[in-house]
Amino acid sequence: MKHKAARATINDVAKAAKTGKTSVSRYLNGEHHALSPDLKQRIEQAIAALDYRPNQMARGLKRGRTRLIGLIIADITNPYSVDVLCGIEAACRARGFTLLVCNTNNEIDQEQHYLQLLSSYQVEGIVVNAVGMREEALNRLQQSLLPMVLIDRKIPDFSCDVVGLNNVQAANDATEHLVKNGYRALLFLSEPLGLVNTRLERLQAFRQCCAGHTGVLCENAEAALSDAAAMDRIILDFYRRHADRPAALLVANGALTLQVARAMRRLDLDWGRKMGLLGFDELEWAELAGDGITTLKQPTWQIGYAALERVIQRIEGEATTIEEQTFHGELVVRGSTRPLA
Amino acid sequence: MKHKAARATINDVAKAAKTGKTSVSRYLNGEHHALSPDLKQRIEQAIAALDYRPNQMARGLKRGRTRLIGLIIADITNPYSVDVLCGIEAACRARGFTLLVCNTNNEIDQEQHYLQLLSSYQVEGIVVNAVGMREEALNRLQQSLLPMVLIDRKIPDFSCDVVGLNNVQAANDATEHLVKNGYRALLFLSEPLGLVNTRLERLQAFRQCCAGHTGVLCENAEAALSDAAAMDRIILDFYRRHADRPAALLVANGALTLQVARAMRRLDLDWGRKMGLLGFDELEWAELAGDGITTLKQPTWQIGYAALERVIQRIEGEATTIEEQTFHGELVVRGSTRPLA
DNA sequence: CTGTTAGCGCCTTCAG
DNA sequence: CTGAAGGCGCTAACAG
Repeated sequence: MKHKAARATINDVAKAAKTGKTSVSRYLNGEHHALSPDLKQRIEQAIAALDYRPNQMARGLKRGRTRLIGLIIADITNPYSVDVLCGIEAACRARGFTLLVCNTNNEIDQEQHYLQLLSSYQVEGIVVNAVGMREEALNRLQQSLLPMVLIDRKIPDFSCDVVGLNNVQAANDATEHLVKNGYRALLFLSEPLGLVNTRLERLQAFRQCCAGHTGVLCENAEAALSDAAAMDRIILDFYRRHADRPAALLVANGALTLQVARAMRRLDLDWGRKMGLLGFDELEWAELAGDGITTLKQPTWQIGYAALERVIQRIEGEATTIEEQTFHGELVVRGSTRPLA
Repeated sequence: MKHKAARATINDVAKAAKTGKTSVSRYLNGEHHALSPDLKQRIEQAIAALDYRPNQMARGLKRGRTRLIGLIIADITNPYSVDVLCGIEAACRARGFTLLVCNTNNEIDQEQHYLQLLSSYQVEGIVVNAVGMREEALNRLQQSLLPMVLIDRKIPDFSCDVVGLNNVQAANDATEHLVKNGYRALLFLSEPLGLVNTRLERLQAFRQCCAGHTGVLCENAEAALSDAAAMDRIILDFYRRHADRPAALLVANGALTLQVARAMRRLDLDWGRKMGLLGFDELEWAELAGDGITTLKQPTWQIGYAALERVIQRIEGEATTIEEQTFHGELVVRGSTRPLA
């Protein structure tokens, strides 16, 4: 049996209420002041009786506004992205929008595909959660004429609103913490820097902070998430070269922290005992790994919420200038950066 | 400046190609056999020049099929759910559907709301990922007349296709593993059983398996995710009462395993050393916590994929009988259930 | 206060 | 092979 469903239309309701569809439409749109109590009553009943619900497609077609917002996520597997999503969703709910979520799975072509898809569904705006996104993919976004807000990362040569972390403050706090607790050799570990502004900003703040302290050695290295061998090499090498002083790792994001922790496991370099470890992004399991891993927690939910509000501003035409909005991160101290003697 | 966008319509294309919109429509729908090469060429160019893309709203309105599928998730924060989502998404892509994701955040009212929303957007089918969903919420689903498939959990007194884990096999494998490795007092720990079939089935298989072994003590307990104090009490009590023999915990799902691990931390009951621990659902950090946590991994992606295929069958009218489709789980052995002397 | 009418962008007969 | 006309469900003038 095929599902025919044959849902009731505004016409059915009008007929059942013995009136025209205009009045029904008025009722639906809250123009109650223009309806007699009697008519209102009849319409109400008809709607209930037929279990009628307006067809949003038709509505959107007519009004030219769908109240749909698209979200493009590079990797929905990333807890950071999920938290952001929750914030966006809450904002959508509060503002009467519906969210269309698209996960590109970090496949470059998917993004283009989804962009077209979203626009063909007449979304009114788009949020791009660029965390984990490849650069090539990001660059293709520029074509879109829709109101758009980026999360976390900027696109070189493309002005667009961005909502993200205050990288300078965050990297500074993290570095200061390590120095304060006695670490004297620091390695900033990130995925390949490329032109990714978040990585660059964090690295620069890290260096600047180091420069302010004498006797602290600073280095940085790049490692791909999937290259376990390289990771082992980098970490072990760093550890050996600084056997004479307390060494610590500052890892640029949560996904990488997971891999780094695995590597340290393999190398038998217990965090907090043989080497310090501090990672950007909070991890739900942070307290369970060894004596805990110190993290720099981002206000992810707020970031998502703010991003959506910004898109809406653009949709409403209230946003005139391109803006970058940043939030403060918070250090969550655990065993992996315990103070040294 | 308001975004007007004023996207090109089929009319614009027709005009630009010096033809009627019928031909353009034909072109769009792949009826190439009915178009002269010359006309085809012109249309192609016009489309490219105007960057035209058909309005899916209008299309859906006309044809009565939107190629939209709704997904209702109770808690998108749950990694299990995210993996399932990925499977569903892949299937959507493969079959030409678009996914509308709704996260109810485990708020009971949200579900009703989203159900209405989805149906007003004329989705052709719905997948409900019931993992973590409250019972009250599930029961309200029954009203929907749309093709619907449940994931993980059945609804009492409501026949509906279900895709999930083979709970009996899984619970059996897990229990056998614990017994084989020398544990002689087992506690099956779940959230309140209620009428949740997954919990009940797992528990029953656990008991049955225990019954097949002499000298193995079996118990079960229920604990809410958020009640840390109760959790501590239950675990500590169990541990003390069986100080004389190797004891182990079998935890019914991943979210609970996280809380249990925290509790064991608090109580200083190292898993794998003082007490065994085995949890349903794979965890990305499982190997990093202590000497690792043994898990029973579900083929989540496949479950999602299969669920979507089933919805499509229903949409196409190919599904006649109500069916339950189950997948096998796989034991991933780690340090928390190490063999005892 | 209420109903009639004309499309929104597209697909689908039905005639050329 | 091609185009004109009608209508999907709804809203927004415009008349009563």
